[in-house]
Amino acid sequence: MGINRDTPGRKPRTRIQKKNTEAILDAALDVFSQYGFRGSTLDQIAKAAGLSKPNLLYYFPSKVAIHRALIDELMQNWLDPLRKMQADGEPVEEILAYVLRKLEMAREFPRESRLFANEIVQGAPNIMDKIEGELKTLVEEKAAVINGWIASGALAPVDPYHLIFSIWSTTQHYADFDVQVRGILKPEGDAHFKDAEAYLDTLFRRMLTPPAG
Amino acid sequence: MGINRDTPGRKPRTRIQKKNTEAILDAALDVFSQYGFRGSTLDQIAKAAGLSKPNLLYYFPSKVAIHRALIDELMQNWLDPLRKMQADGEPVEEILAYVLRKLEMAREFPRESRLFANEIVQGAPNIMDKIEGELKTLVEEKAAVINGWIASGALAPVDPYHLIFSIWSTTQHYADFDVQVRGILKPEGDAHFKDAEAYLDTLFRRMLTPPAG
DNA sequence: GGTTCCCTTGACCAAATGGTCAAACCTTGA
DNA sequence: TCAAGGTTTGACCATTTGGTCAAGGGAACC
Repeated sequence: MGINRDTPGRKPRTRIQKKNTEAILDAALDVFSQYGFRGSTLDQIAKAAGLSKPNLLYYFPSKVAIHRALIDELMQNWLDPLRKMQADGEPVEEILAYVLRKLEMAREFPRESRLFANEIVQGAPNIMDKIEGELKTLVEEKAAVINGWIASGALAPVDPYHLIFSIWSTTQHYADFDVQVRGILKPEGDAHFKDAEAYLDTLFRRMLTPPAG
Repeated sequence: MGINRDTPGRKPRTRIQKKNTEAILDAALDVFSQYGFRGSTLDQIAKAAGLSKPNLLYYFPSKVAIHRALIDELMQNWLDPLRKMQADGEPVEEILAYVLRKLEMAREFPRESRLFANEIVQGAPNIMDKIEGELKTLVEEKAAVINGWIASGALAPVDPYHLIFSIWSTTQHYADFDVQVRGILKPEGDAHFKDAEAYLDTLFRRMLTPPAG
């Protein structure tokens, strides 16, 4: 018998495995993003995925394994918008494009944003290493780019770190605090995102456009 | 015997009751703000309060009662900074003072901010009524004030709702996403709040100051 | 000093939870 | 068609959890 090496690993091998792991991860995203890790149960996830609990545990060895798989997957894509901010573009437009990409992600992937928010608010027990590693490195790199732009006079002087924080917070707010936003604005569908886009464009354009001259 | 009417109510009557209800609420704030409602246990709270679990339940009838007491208490104070924004002040300075007050609250009361954030991210199951009531009313009132300022030319044109959202998100970010901010900046204590203050002052001043003339 | 509340706790309970396991059920390729 | 491996599940388990209860320990007022 020994250690069960037949347990499916990260990469699905059969069609059924692919279908079910996807269903599980999608269901888990629903549940974890709404209740946080400790507030979620395997039964909830199993039910949402249309599987029995032992069946869940056939595909993932434990609750934390499901969570980790989600977080890992998320981290892959979460930083892409920032990575795309290139030093060789027009500074103000590069940053504004980043803002819009983030806002778009908040609209398209609110569950992912909330999964992340839940994790951070609760002290980031599972991703502290990624924050102090990957994320920190990327932010430092882009902060240097921004400082370069400022030095060249193409951007008004700003603290690049707090600029990035304010971009994250203002855009993710529309996903993480969605119920509050909707409770106040009572929008039809995502109608309010157009206004948010216009507002954030103005906010950061005024902040970043260097004095004429 | 009948229904136990001797159970302490909201208002502590004796010195011991006052001391213990306060200890419980403080401990519960610690725990709930870190793990969310469903992720927190009575044992954790009891231990943090230095009481036994049955003793906890002598002062509060249930877990939800503790949570509700905290949320109610929080809601009392949370909206104060916005209430203090007065129509008869100098517009830009009134709003900037509001921003600073919110930032100060994020620094002084991060647990309260995270308690709130946890609740909202998870769909605000217990405070939806307050959001659509008290909060919505207050925001609409202040939005009208801001629109008045804009009409008078003392403020650059902005969507007042999204302005308020951006103030909430940028300031609360320093409490709710504290571990991320610290993971990236590695500040000593609260040193980074000075920079945040300067950044946000600039951000909103540029946004709100009307074109010269 | 005694009585009357107030306060505290050990022992207990039912339900929920993460996880296991052996047996049965399917697919698939030869 | 049949074997071999992949898939599914009912039954089960130990632990945790929110909550109860009766009994004992204190403070305070008479």
